Amino acid sequence: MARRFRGESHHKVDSKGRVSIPALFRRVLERSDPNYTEGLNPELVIVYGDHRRNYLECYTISAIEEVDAKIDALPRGSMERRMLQRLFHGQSFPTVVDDTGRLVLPAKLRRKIDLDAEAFFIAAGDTFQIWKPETYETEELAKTE
Amino acid sequence: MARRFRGESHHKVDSKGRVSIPALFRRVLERSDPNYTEGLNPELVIVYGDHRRNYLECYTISAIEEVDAKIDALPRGSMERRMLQRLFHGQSFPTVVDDTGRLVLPAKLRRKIDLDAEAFFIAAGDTFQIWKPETYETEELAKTE
DNA sequence: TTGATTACCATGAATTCCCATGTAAATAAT
DNA sequence: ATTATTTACATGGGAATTCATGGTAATCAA
Repeated sequence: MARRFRGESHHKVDSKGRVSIPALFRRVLERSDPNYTEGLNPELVIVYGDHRRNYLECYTISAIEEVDAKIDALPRGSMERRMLQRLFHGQSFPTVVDDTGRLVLPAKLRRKIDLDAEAFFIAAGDTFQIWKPETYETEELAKTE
Repeated sequence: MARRFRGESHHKVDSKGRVSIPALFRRVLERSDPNYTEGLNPELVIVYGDHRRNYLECYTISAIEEVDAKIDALPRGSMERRMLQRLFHGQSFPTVVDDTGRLVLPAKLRRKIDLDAEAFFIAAGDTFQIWKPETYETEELAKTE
């Protein structure tokens, strides 16, 4: 069934950086983690990118494996490969969903997108994004007008 | 979170050349060292290369064994084999992670990449690199932006 | 013996683990 | 249908553990 995220919602971020992942997104993360089985917690990779990106992009295991495969296919030492490696291998953070369905965003990642008490989750095909609500409103809505 | 490094971070280098290895990298080193068991410290190989290379490239045991196997497959006496042997066998330094999760970089290696108080670690597929922060910024970021 | 390398111990901050609670959603019972 | 009962979700708190980092004593090599 669906390996595709759908929907959007807001969630509290506590002082430790814990945020609930939308329940429907959790189902997709589970289905798209080849190592997942009932009772276990799915893994995922958060790509945060360089200073120009102001949101976090979350990849399922199978989605990130596709990306890795593409990178591996590029010639060693090519500029394209280096750039993709830096983004997907360097500027990313592998993690797992916790027992209560939350994600723990380290201070570094929160600071990067200036996240404080609340986070906005929005589906984007086979990944989903985490935004500071205010940023999303100004940046994205302005863009679509 | 298999045998692939992911992430980047800065760490202090003290007067003895000790640097903490990012905790997540340590997990990968452990999983990729066939001799590793709970309580032991994983081994790794640092390839520093010739004067043109200004960063250190760190290989897990299984990664370096793959490289060795490829070298062994090349015809004895071929130029390619000689060059790879010089790089991977000659210009490299085998070591182990210490009890507190640190690496000790000998003065020679620190001097080679002009490392002083701080080191920048970045994942690059099945290896990770150690840079002097300033070098990385000028050399890498300028290039790809 | 002297400078360097290695082994051991120490500590604050960050992170993980485990348990708790209110509320909404789903299912069962009358 | 209406109420009672269970289950899933979102969120919070404190204890226990891991990390990053620093210092000192013991060991080594020249």
